Amino acid sequence: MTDTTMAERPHVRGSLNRDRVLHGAIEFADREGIEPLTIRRLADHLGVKPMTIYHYVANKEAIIDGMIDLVFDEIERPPADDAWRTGIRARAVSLREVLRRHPWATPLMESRTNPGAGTLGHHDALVACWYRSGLPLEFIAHGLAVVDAFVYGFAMQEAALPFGDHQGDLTEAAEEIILPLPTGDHPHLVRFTQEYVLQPGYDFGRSFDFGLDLILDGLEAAAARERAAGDA
Amino acid sequence: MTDTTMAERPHVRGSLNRDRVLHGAIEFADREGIEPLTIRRLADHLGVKPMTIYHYVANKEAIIDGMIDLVFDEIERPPADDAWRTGIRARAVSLREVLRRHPWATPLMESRTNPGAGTLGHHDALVACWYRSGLPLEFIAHGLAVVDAFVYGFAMQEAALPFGDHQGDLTEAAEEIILPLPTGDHPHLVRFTQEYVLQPGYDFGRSFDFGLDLILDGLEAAAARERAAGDA
DNA sequence: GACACTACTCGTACTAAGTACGATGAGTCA
DNA sequence: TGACTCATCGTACTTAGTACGAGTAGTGTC
Repeated sequence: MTDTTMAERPHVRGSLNRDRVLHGAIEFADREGIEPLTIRRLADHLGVKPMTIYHYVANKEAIIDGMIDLVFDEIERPPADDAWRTGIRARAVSLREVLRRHPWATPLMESRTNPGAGTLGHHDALVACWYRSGLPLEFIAHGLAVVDAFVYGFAMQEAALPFGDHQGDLTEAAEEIILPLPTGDHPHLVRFTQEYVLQPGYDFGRSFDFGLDLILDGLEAAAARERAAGDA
Repeated sequence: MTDTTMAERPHVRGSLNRDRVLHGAIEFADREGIEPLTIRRLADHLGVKPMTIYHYVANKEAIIDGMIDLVFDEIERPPADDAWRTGIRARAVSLREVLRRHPWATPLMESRTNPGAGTLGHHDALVACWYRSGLPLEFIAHGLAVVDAFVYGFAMQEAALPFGDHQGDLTEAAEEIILPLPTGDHPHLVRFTQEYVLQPGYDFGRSFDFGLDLILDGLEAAAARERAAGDA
């Protein structure tokens, strides 16, 4: 057998760059998770030896920073001409979709201290949309905090659902974790699992639209009240 | 000098147990964060050699599981006799306080697959409170998801704030990260930072009560609407 | 009081991961 | 052709998790 396998042939010079490293890392993390992402495994994934990676990034932290910045860049930014509610809603939905594609990213999005262009640009566009709403500054701050808290928190819970977040897996997991508990303990948990979670059409994701609209309704109503009080 | 230092004297037999290991780990993580928590450092903290720890726990994962279970146990459970809104609110506030004491815990709370007695007991009491509300099952599911998403997401954002979450630190951080950006880029971000975040009385935490009550109001209103529609 | 038994503690050492340092070698241009 | 550059990699050091088994302090028994 001739050794023409990708893995065995030395890597072609010049075919790597910072962007390919970061995208390779994201691909790997999407498939395997962030914990198994090591320099050595990433090198394998890129068809390269470990130390080659350090030609393009300072260290592993810089890889994570870069990955998160690319993820922020995937999020749809609120367009400049929409009503605030439309823009904020579209961006929230997009954020949630992006976090579904990259579940490993959720806990990292807000905790990095080296924001890149993607991160900053995203936040700038978001704040801009809130400003255009004409709401009082304090409402803007509340709106920013509450919507993001909800979306990130929801994404965290979704990420915790066993794998595909589509039936089957969840059913098995629920049956394996909740149902075999010491009989009689946790009756409400067991009841809820049987009565609701294990029912045919169950879909955790439905609570997302419900919650998002509930929050946006609440913000709008509170803003209207505020405005009325100001006029009086 | 006689060697009477704690650190130098061998550890007194029998003074360690699983609980002390877990509480020691929590103390350490509260002070230093979860990443610096290593078996060796935990051993030092406990005045013991690394391998001693393995007499009480199977491995590091089991330590994390145990820590999270203890954290769940710190959360106030909704009392059985309150109105649902009171109970849910108190528990949400308590959850947020607990997550402020243990910021490292937030991303782990919902992602462990080996729940212990504290975790299960907490969730059972929570579900019980929702059941007592008499709301339709689907509302209960939405309520569970939305309130927790908000609280966990908010805690995540709070944890990301630089240290003490009390002035000073935040001011410095905002000035160091946001203000020195390439001039003219991100004008809205800079504006918001200067106009709001860097103002004297700024307190991110104020958005918590605002958001929580907004969500609870929304849930109550939606439930009332639902009930009215059912009666008709 | 001597001995054996148990439970706790620890020394040693192996594996995996991040990465410093400097060697190698492929292109490129004079 | 030879020198220079820079992408790639080999080697090796450090830190972390932890398997294995040796020591040892108490405890109970005769």
